[in-house]
Amino acid sequence: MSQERMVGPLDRSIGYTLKQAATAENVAMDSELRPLGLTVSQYSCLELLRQNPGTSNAELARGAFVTRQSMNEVLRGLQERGLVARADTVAQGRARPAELTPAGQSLVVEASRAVARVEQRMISSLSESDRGRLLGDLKSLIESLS
Amino acid sequence: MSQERMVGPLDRSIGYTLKQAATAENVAMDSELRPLGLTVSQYSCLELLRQNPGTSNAELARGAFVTRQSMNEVLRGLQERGLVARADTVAQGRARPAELTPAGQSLVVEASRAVARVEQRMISSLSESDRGRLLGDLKSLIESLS
DNA sequence: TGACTCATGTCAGTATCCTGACACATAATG
DNA sequence: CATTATGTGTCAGGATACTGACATGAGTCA
Repeated sequence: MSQERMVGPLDRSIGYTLKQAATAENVAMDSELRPLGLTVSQYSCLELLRQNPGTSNAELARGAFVTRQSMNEVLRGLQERGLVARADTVAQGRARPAELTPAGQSLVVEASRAVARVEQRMISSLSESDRGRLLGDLKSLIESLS
Repeated sequence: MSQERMVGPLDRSIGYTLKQAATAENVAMDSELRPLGLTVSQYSCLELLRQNPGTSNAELARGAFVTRQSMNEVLRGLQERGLVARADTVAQGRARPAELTPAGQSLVVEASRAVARVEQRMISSLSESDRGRLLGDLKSLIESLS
């Protein structure tokens, strides 16, 4: 008779703790990126372009887990600052590939180092095998929700 | 000579995968809560009040990982909908304790069941020991960043 | 060919969350 | 007692991300 389970104590909940961890990561990244004049979203865009030059706006949006509209605005801001270049005409299709300018390239290197330090600090208390296992568990969560 | 490490491939990055998992969780929760007329933030507020009646706005904000200002707005919306009640005068101090109304109580029960189903689905592929270990690892990440 | 589907880019409007600022209440400290 | 520090509630403004909508280009299929 409607005896369905509800959410239990939050400090025992993986979902709640997952959100807490993601928030902590976001705060830590923000405090490192702010001095470089970048938001987390802007950095995400630049990092994706660093690792995969020529990515389109829609692909960047998926990679940063935001909508096309949001990424479009991010991309436009970076373009106005001369960090990213997009071809205004394209030979095939509708997607316009984006690339880093030299200025964007050197800035993302700085930012990427700062973020790498955050990640190293974040996982500093885990062993190498812990890290591999944790990565796999997180991917399991994602897979189960998809 | 500035040989500092940058962020590696994203599918090997715990930080990136953590964000991806948190986003997937948020999307799944949103799609379950939307039919009940609740946003994730509104649900978070109600769930915190369900598990800890009489919590103040500032405490709720910390528990939901948002600012006092944001939570204040959430709380006001819930109050206007008759789901939450706050004493307008208080005997001691400045904090005004909030509580669920009967309507809020029955709605949060529905919402909490829906969210519990999401969490069960999310962790369905992990064993009991996996879950305990994952929870500990996530807490380690948080602790290392604090 | 023409209709349909799908992915993309973009505009407009809205919702949500943030930072900055100020006032009030309490406790600690000189 | 006065001052300071800390925690709280709230107002104002701005930044960011979202939903909805529309047009464009490419592929599919009757």
